[in-house]
Amino acid sequence: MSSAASIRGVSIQERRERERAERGRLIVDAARELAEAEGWDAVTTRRLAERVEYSQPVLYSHFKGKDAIVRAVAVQGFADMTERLRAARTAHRSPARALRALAMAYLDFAAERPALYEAMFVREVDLSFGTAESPPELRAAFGEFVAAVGPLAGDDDVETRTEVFWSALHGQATLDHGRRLRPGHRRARLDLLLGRFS
Amino acid sequence: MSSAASIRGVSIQERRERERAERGRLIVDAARELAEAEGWDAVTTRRLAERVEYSQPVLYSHFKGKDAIVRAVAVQGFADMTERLRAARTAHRSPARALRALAMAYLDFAAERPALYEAMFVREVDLSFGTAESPPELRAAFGEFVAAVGPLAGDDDVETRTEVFWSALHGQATLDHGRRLRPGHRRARLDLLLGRFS
DNA sequence: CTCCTGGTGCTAGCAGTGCTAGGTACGAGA
DNA sequence: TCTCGTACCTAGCACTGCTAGCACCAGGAG
Repeated sequence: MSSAASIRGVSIQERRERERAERGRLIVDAARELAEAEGWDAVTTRRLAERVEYSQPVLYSHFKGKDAIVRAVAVQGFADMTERLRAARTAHRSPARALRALAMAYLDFAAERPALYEAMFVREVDLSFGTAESPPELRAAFGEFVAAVGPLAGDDDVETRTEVFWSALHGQATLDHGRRLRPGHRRARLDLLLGRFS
Repeated sequence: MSSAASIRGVSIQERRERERAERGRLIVDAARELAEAEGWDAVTTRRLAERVEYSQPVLYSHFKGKDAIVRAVAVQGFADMTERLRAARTAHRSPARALRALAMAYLDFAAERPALYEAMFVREVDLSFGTAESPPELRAAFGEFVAAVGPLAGDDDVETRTEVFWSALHGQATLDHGRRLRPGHRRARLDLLLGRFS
């Protein structure tokens, strides 16, 4: 193999790699958009393939299966959510206000993007959390919670308190979305919870 | 139609009605047992039919579709859970102890029967809650929560406080089951929550 | 006792699901 | 220009929830 050919070969390889990665992102984006538009039931491999303008089996050269695609959407969602949580939290100096802002951002995220939230927290994707091998996106999101809860933890163990606070928000988000709570009282519920944790 | 024939006709009708109802219960029980043994993914109409020893279309003469079966399982679960909550709550005179007992019973129920809990609270069954036309089983379960939270509500609106407390427990139950929380800290989380709501 | 009839439950099938095997056709390298 | 590897598509499998249409048998009429 000549040097020039070798170089060109590598660059071609790289270009292909780039295009592949690009197509992978396209698939994940299409899955997320389809889920947000019509719910996860509408996300079938066939519709997904049609959307990215490739045949169905191409999906399986990028992801091991449909679950892996949902998982990728979820991880992307964590990165997205972490940004919003951080922005909300760091916009206030008072710990109580910061906590409130973070909580509101969290509930808003869940309410505005229910399908994404479902992929992240409700669906049975094996994204274990507490362990060390959790994807960094998950730990970063949890870190935002720790940073907001910590300053107000008092004598409580910070991590436990964070888990409890986060669980309380998660419960409100999911039960509200499932119409299990009285509509129109979201603000009151959040206020009451913050009153107990500030 | 002679009087005797009429009477016998009615009784035959009644016997058939009884047998039908019995078979309906059999289907719901089979669905619940199968889900608890192998998860809801394993509950297919074919396996269900095989289990009750009838052909598949028979299910559709009892329930409008698979969702209706899951819904029936959920309603049965609410009745079951309500009993356990009531037993736990009424076993203690002190409001704080009663609330603790109810909360523990709730979390235990969710942990011991995750499939049933999933049908009741996680799956997208359109069992609206807050409205008037909610099945009485749902309102009874919520009533147990109100009865336990009420005496400790202080200045808070009882219903709002109940929703917040229940949501917090629900969040812990689901996130714990989904491995999103550190294992082995269930008791600590419950204690911390109760400390904030007693 | 015999015939008819209505309803119950069956077999077979449809459209759609996730996923895979096989072949084709095109572009890179000699 | 020819060959070869690989990237992709068509076709198909086993399964899902659900439905149409037929067979059979219990119950009532004569």
